[in-house]
Amino acid sequence: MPPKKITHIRREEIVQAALQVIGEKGVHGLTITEIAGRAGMSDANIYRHFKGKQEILGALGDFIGEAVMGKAAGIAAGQGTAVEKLKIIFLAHAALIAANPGLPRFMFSEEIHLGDPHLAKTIAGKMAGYIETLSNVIAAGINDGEFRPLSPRETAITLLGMIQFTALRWSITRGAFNLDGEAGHLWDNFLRLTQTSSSPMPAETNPMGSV
Amino acid sequence: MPPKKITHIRREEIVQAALQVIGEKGVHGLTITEIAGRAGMSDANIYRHFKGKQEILGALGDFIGEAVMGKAAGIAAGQGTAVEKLKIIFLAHAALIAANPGLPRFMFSEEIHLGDPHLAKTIAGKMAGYIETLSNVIAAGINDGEFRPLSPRETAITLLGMIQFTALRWSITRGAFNLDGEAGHLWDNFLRLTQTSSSPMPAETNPMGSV
DNA sequence: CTGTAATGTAAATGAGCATTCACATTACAG
DNA sequence: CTGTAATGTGAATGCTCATTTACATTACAG
Repeated sequence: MPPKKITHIRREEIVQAALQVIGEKGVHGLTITEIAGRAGMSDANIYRHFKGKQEILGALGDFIGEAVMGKAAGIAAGQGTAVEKLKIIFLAHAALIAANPGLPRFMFSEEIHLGDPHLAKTIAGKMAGYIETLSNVIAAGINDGEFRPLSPRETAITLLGMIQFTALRWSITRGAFNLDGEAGHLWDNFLRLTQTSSSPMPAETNPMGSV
Repeated sequence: MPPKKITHIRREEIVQAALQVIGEKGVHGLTITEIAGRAGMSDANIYRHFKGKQEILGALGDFIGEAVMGKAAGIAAGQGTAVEKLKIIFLAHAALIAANPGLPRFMFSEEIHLGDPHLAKTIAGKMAGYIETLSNVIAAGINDGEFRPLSPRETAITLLGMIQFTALRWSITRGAFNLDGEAGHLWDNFLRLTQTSSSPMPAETNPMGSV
């Protein structure tokens, strides 16, 4: 009865539907029925385009990897100072999470890490690449005198930890605070931590009570 | 047939068994059968001591809250400089995670955050208290001139992010690196970031390839 | 001793979910 | 047009898992 679509299109629709479902109900709540409903098709039709749920998760991993890590790598390879690049990467990542809550839910999901070992390894590799990208930018910034002398790798991990922990609190509190704003405060403080010239401490920033 | 035990003992055994199961199989792999097997009893007997799985998760949340946040609060209230306290809290937290992989798995689990709203709120509250505790220590350190002028709250979040992200990478890679050692490197770098007097940069530290 | 409340178990029960099956319908090559 | 490969669907199928039920056994108060 319904019109047909070629599998290339259907795969994209399914992956995007899955990302949305994860954003709302978590990877735990990601069922074939949910995906199918969101994508506007029957459960069985999912299997015309994917071998199974695992393959959907794999495709989603690739998509997210490109959206987050790929984008960061592009920015890192482009023009600008190290501080500028890092800021763009950091804030863009936060904005991407704010627009797609399913993104951190997927990346940090137990089902992913403890499920299919191949997928877990792929994700771990992407994460390692991300750390590497940031480390290189930071190392360049240290060379140029933009940053104080730091360990690039540890500093990169610190930066990613800020994002992840904030995404987590945002997720737990079900969006009780403004993620972009919070990311801005964290970035300002990070700059004060890392930059060569010490600057005066601005007014206290706590726009969200607690948590 | 088997000897009996009073419910007070049984509840502890069940909670500890649950923590172990989560450490090995994640919250996703936490089934009543797994808990019962680990605790050496039948599935049905679990229900003599807990109303259901949710109540076990609640008890586990209380236990973990006491083990991590409670301990940190005790250290914060004790003797020593701000730097000393923070270091002890940070490294003790890492050591606790290394000994109990189920701990971060539980805290960061989707099932917890998206499951029972009451439990989610409890966990969020404990996390907010933890941030508050660290913020106060950092603020005191700033006052005493131990730390540069920073935003205490954002710095506390940065510190917790370091722990969480490291725990995550450790979890994904299934313990591929030494968690305590990694925590040590991160702490050293954090000190360099925050302390008043700038110190020389030690040799590069990357004991684990990548990820 | 004795009875009874607490503790323990094996075997249902019932719900949710991934996957498969048997059978349409569409679109397009020829 | 026509046949056929790709898409599409509702209805099984079979598995896992939380929870309940019906029936022992233990420990202890009296």
